[in-house]
Amino acid sequence: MLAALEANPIRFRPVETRAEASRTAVGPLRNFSKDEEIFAEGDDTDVFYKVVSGAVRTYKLLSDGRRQIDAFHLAGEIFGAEAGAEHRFTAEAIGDVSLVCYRSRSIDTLSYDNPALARDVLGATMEALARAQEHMLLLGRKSAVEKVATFLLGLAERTTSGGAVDLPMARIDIADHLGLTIETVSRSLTQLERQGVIAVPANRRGIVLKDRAALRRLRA
Amino acid sequence: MLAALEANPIRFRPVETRAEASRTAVGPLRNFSKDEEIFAEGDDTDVFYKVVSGAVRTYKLLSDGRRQIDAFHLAGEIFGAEAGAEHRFTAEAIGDVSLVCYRSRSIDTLSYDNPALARDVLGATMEALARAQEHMLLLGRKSAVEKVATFLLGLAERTTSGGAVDLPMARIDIADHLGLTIETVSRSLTQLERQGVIAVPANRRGIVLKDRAALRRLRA
DNA sequence: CGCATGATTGATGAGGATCAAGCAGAGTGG
DNA sequence: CCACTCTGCTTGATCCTCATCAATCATGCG
Repeated sequence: MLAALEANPIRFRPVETRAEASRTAVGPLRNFSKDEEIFAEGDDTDVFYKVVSGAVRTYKLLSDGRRQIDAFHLAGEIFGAEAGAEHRFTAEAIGDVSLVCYRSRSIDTLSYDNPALARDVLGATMEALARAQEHMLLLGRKSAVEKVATFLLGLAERTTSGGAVDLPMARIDIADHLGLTIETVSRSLTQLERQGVIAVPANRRGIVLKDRAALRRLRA
Repeated sequence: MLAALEANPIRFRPVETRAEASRTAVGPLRNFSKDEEIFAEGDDTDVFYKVVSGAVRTYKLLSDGRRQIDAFHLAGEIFGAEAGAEHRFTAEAIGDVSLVCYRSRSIDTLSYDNPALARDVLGATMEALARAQEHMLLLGRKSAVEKVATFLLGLAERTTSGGAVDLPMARIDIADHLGLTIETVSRSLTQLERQGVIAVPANRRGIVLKDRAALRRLRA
């Protein structure tokens, strides 16, 4: 699906500004460290990205600081390709992250210039839209436990892991993704653990899915 | 933006089944009456649509009947163009509706076949994604009154009306779009009316925006 | 070890859901 | 033209889920 993107990363440019000093650019890769901003709402959409390793969050803010994380982007996933001239959300590294970046052309010319890339961007955009629609159902109509169960299963499917799912993001990120508070996320996890559906290791940074069938039932 | 679509409507096919008898197809147009299903979740994505007149709702259901309307589609807007082989949501006519339909090809071939159409579909998809992201912020993080204020302003902008905004959809549709109940939608409208920000005519099927600045402030 | 940070747990409260009437407009039929 | 009814909307009373406020606990780090 995304093969064409491999052929078109933008050329490496030397690091110049202080703000970029922490990024180690190797070839076309750019590295970001924990909580570093990749782009902000309002920035030019001159570049979009594919995650090589690590995880990225994209979010929007209300004026009073309320935050909605619309998606987490894991290895292999594209983000930042948008219709307008300005990004409509902010992207930050969740931990240390490596990205490939692509020069983003106007969609008016892209289709003629490079149909293979256009196809990949269209595919990625449609995939993102499908996820967004699924997530609206979650945000608008699911209970707290249903939200958390859905989130865990979705993450497990995307990382194709066995029983153990890595949680690269903090509770506050999960909360702001699911439209909850950290306390409610924590209580929901505790409840699932007490029901024997999951297990949470001591460092709290992962989840073991003990009973996927039960989780699927709880997902609604 | 959508000019290329005009060039590619699918050919008219005679109405055949009883289920389709109520539709009067004139040239490439298809007409649907109130609450009629246009396509269902799981149907083949062989055709997508543009609204000529009327309004369409697209939604998803949970197994127990909870519904989330992900979008309303008004005149001029495209819906039903998706990545997979099956529609991921259901589309219904809100009132009487006229649609143009387009044969939907695989996105793999679309980019090469017809770059202009590919560009339009990509543009429409990115636009839908941007709206979905904005809507996730609403669903996850806004209060009831903020949701209703945002909805009214958004509708007013899209229909480029003066003070009066037509509400083609019922309260239950608004509720299922905003992640609320009809009662809460009604109470929020009443509250806005008491504050002098809007007025609701006797037939309840429209809204007069009396004070847009106040609405914008309430939108958060 | 002591501190900082993030997670969990507990107590309380508020916003919105639910349950239950009541109301008004638009049709319908007499 | 006027009851009568149906449907959708509004309003009121109560309940419940989740937010908020407040400790407490655990982990990791200097």
